[in-house]
Amino acid sequence: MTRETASSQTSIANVAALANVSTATVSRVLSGQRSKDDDIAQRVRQAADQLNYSANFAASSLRSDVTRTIGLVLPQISEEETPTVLLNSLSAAIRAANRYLLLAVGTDAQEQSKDLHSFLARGVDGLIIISDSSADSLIDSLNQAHKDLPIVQIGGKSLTPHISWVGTDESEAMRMTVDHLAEQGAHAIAYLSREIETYTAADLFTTFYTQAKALDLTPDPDWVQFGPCTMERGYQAALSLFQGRRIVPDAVVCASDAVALGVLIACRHINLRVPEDVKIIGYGDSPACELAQPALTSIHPVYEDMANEAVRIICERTTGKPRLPSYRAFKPELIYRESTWSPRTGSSDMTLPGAVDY
Amino acid sequence: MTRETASSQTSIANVAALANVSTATVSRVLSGQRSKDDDIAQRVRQAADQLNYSANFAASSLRSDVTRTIGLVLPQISEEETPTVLLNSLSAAIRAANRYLLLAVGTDAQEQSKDLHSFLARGVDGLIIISDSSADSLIDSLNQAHKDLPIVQIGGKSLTPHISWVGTDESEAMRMTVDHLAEQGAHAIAYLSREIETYTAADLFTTFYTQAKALDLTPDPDWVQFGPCTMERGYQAALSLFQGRRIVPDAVVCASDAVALGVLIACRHINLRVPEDVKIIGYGDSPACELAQPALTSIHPVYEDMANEAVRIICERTTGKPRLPSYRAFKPELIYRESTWSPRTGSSDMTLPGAVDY
DNA sequence: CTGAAAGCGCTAACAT
DNA sequence: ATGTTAGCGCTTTCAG
Repeated sequence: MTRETASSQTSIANVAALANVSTATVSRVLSGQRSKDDDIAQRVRQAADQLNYSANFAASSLRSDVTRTIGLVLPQISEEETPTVLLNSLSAAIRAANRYLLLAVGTDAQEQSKDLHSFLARGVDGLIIISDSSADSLIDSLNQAHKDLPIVQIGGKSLTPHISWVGTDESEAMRMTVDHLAEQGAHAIAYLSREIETYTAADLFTTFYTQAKALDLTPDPDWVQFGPCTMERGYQAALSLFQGRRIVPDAVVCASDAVALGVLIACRHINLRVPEDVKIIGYGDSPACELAQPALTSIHPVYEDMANEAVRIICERTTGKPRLPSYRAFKPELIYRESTWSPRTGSSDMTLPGAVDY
Repeated sequence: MTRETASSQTSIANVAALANVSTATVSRVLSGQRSKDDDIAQRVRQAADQLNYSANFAASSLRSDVTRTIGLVLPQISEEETPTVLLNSLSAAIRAANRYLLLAVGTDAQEQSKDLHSFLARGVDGLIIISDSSADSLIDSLNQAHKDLPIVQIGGKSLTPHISWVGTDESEAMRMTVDHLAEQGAHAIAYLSREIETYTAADLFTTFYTQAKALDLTPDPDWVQFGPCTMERGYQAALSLFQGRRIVPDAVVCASDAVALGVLIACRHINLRVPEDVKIIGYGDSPACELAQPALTSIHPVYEDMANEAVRIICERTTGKPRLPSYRAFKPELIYRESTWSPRTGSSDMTLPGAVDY
């Protein structure tokens, strides 16, 4: 039963023969399980090189039950759902850790749950999930799977305490936001939150409220609104805040860049100057922030750090000991742009990065 | 040597025992290699269900030399390089084909070449590459690898005739663009091309020139410029086209949306109205097109079709016969927006479709 | 430290 | 059509 295998013509036996050692020795040398770098090791490496040998992946996984593969489950690839920076960073981190990245885009909880099982059956070494879906099917799957595998969730609301979580310190983000607006002279801040039931919207609101009061920034109850993170919603919310009102806010904190962009457009339509009349701040630091006119100040989650931490957790050696879930919230950065701060140079100068009107 | 394997507790032998058949039969039933759906098949499926069995992936691949895995090699995840729509579509197509997606983001030709080899060693069943790099290392790798595997390149300039190519019919795109501008009343069209050495810039220029002449649109030699696809370049090019000139174009065709956005900004700075004084058209239909003010008309490559075709080529059964590379250029769509066409409703009406996600 | 040999779980060949 | 059996190529015992 001799077949031409497409994947690897040359096997460990060939290398062993050429180096005049046993296959076991070749395996040990090439996988670094051998102390000395003596004559034998040299011969083996040279033979492997000469034959252009690389180990058959399936055989190796079958035997050792290690795939050096990390599964990534996402709801969708888009700036709002999964910032491309995060994806690039994850890919880089996984490459640096000498692993492979298996990607599945599952648009709903059911698909994601299926992806997860399919990854388990395939034998990934770890799982990264980015999702806000709190469907039972998904959470059950996670609670089941975490026993076999390290699983890390990135961002969003922690789906289950059994798996690790990496994300942004949102309360800190809110504090930075409010402080920044106060520094820029804002006195009356509105807050366009996410849906109350998603994420830690309640916690965030509390932080917002506390911080605003501490700074004497009188948050009017009507100025805090919960809703979806879309441009349309930002647009409508802005109209409701500013039109036909005697007292209006002079700053708007938005739960997402999309909402902030909607507010920005609304302001143009009703002839409010940004930042002079209204300051606007977004969340996520998406590429559109720099394209906006004026460029949009936004909270920049440290995606690179989050990606590295997620991969670190998964690759962590836990020989013997049970895995314990870890939780890590990174302090984000506030990216100052024109929407909260009038630069000395003329606005929309092309030497500034970006600057597209919309 | 009995170990607790993390991936799959239950093996095909368990299922065989429970169903009271041989392992071979179980394998055949579950992989659909068996004609009838008789009593035996029922028993096997039920047993598999009951034991929550799923085949060990490594063992299956090792034996059959099939991994149901497609490798995707990219330069970077960003709207310009690899539209997120394309990525989502690829993922969906691969899911529909019941395959896995292995992703590698290699920022330069050398990394991409390494990724490619690493995928080969891993035994992917096929390879999709998105790249414009014409580095020898990469092309050599492709020329070598295509003998073992189906490889499809998506977009960009065909790297080697040995691998399949799927992309956009750029000449058709150019024809549509010029025709559209003529219809909208443009008489003097400028063309900001890509670098002459990249892609089929020369072919495109020829199409542009021929089509413009056929429609009596006198393309001034100074109005055709080659350069990088950046906003900055679009901005500078626009200034050079419009400032201090007696005769200026009334339409600008851009090789990318980024260039078009740069032109848009320049026009605002020098007080040219879009589309009244100048019509602008981009390429790629990136999310920023809808955010721009005025919204940017752009060529929309049919990413979904391209993704499906790429996956189809890879999954194609070629029993016996050698694989022949296929080339397929899809006719794109022209998305009419305000930058070439004054709508009846007020500009940037929030009820316009798509003013939500970006 | 090295080599011999077992066997990971599955599928394909072969025999019935 | 089903069962029996031989490996796929590797890693890891186990013996020396």
